[in-house]
Amino acid sequence: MASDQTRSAILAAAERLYADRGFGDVTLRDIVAEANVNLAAVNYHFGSKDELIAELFVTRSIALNRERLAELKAAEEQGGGRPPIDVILRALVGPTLRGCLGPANQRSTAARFMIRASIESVPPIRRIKNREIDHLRKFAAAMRRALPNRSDEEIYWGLHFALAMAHHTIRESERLTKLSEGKCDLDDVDGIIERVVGMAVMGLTAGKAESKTPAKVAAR
Amino acid sequence: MASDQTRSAILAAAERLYADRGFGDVTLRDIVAEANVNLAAVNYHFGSKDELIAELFVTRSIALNRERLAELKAAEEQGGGRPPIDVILRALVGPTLRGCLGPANQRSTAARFMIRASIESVPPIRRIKNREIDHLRKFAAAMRRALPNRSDEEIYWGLHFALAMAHHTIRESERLTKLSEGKCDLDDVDGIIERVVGMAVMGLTAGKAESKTPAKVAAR
DNA sequence: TTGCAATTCAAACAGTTGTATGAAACTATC
DNA sequence: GATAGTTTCATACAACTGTTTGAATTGCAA
Repeated sequence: MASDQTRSAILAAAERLYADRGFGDVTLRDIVAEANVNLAAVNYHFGSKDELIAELFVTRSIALNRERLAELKAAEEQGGGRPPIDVILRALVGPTLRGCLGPANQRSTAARFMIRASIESVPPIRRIKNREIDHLRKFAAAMRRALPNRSDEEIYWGLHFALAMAHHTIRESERLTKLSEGKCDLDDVDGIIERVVGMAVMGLTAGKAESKTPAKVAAR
Repeated sequence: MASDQTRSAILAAAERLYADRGFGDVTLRDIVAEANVNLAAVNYHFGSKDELIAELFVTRSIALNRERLAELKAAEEQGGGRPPIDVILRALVGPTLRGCLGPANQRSTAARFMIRASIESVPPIRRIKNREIDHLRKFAAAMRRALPNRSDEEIYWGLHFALAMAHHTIRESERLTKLSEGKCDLDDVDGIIERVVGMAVMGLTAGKAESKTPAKVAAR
């Protein structure tokens, strides 16, 4: 056990490098150089490169799910167990968007790492990823309670599209800035969240007026 | 020059393998085995692995852009130069969705390769990708003409979200099927296209009724 | 201090990668 | 049918990968 210093230095360096450059071209030698530890330390502390990645992903995955669920639970408690749809969706996409966008200096390495993991499907992560399904189902259930008149199919498409807009905005933020010549403000995270949530709510509630809190149209 | 047989065998094999397994873990030896040619043939005909990938991407990129623009032009000619917004968006996302979804046996290798290229950002492709911006600008211009009352910012966000939903649906189609326990029919490509287009149009036209063809709400 | 386990380290290992080489086989022209 | 140019082939190469090894060092208990 001892200090754990080396161990966590490796974890931090690996997460930073993976978040920045992707899994494809980050070698163990890159990681140990960044962490200022010996090459063999990785295999000593983690067994293998894959197990290092897996531990990183499991840790962050649990943390993200916890963050999302905490936001959902908080809303359920103060909303009498049935929070409106926009609050649910905000709990789903908010944590990731806040972690990955906004001023460059305060973006979270953890969130950026998770986005990498959701893009580059490397074997050790692929094996774990199935748990995410169960996590998403909890949000689908909450959405169903908020929109009892919608079919399951509509619920799932709404959930899917909300994640689509959030993730794509993170992945292609640079391109969107370039394309729009800066007219789309990628630093206004809250604005983006409202935009994504508003859009998803609109799709989910179109044609029916069932929610007490109607879709917030076109954020900001 | 001669037969070009080897050359195109390599291109076809490489495209198929990259589309299936991504750039990360496809080696030159995998490619030449699939193509039944000698290892040295790749460097002889293309110079390097990167140049092979680049040629593949340039070819397919041009083809996809041509397909999209052809659909747009066709609509412009029969629509008097100003086609409605949903037709424009259909021309943008239709080709890729049709190529990547639907019955597994008739998916296009080319389209799946392009999705891979849009996900895994490998150096030779990254260098070329800037051209895509110019291509997307043409669609932004058409959208502006269809929705003259919308700000540029709204136009770009609409374009961005349309691509987000299309690409994410392709990338995560398996997860969506699993999550929804088959309730979301990923084989109904036209239905999906209408869903994506309908959603984007809704976001773009919310609050204002300016288009002759209002958003088709909730596809199918 | 002595002893023992945990940790670090430099070095080497075996495997795989993209690329280069030079001879062999082919193709077409004269 | 000899010749010149193109294409194929087996093989080798150098660089890089993750992993292992065994000795050195450290930290701590007796």
